Amino acid sequence: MSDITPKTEARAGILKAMAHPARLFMMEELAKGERCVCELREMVGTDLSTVSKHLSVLRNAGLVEIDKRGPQIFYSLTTPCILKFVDCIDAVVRSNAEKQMELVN
Amino acid sequence: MSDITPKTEARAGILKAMAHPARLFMMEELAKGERCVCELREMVGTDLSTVSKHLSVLRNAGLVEIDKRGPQIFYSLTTPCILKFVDCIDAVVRSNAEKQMELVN
DNA sequence: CACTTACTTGGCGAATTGGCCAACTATGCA
DNA sequence: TGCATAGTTGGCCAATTCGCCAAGTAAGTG
Repeated sequence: MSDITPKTEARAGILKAMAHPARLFMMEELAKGERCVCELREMVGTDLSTVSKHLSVLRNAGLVEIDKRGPQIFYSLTTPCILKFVDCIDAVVRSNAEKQMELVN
Repeated sequence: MSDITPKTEARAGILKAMAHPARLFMMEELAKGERCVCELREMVGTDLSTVSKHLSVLRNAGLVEIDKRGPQIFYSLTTPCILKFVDCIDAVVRSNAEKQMELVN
């Protein structure tokens, strides 16, 4: 017995897809414009196969889409507003950092 | 070598804390007002210890805070704006659902 | 004090995740 | 055709996550 709705589960699924440093970084980068996998690999610094798998997680979540052009595959955000809430997340991050400072002093 | 900043890692950490159906549900519920653990347990429907651990994940992320009153512990959101982006997440959820429909038809 | 209610913590097993390597597909070029 | 570049997929292993049960703490009540 649980009040958790399918809608909340779906939302959590989207969050889960974003909740990895490399994936969130790539989304932040894609917010600036489309990038091919090799560019992202360069910035993320892990194996190409790892980057590819992260991108397919984002794609399965419906957060990014692809455009094949020649030998390259360009990724872009489907829903750029998804990064708007970063401001509020940063408020939490800042507040956490301040609490840490208090502990130090 | 990686361009991923500590800031992005911190953001991803916050997202990770939210990225579980039970935890997101509890945050949505706390957005309506403070709740004690036993109320949340009732709604989530898992073991009390499981709920308690989920809440401590949210607390470690700085997303909720507690107020002990008598034998009960009331949880509330530290940063209610954190749920504002749900609108955009829902846009993704809706879009995904539409794609599913297309496949069915 | 004993006892109940409210909650947290430790520990354990099952399941998932994340990284790499190796192998594969696909496109473009000589 | 053969070869290089770009990317995906499968497999494996280490690490993490999630749920439950059991045991512990903390506050209120008789």
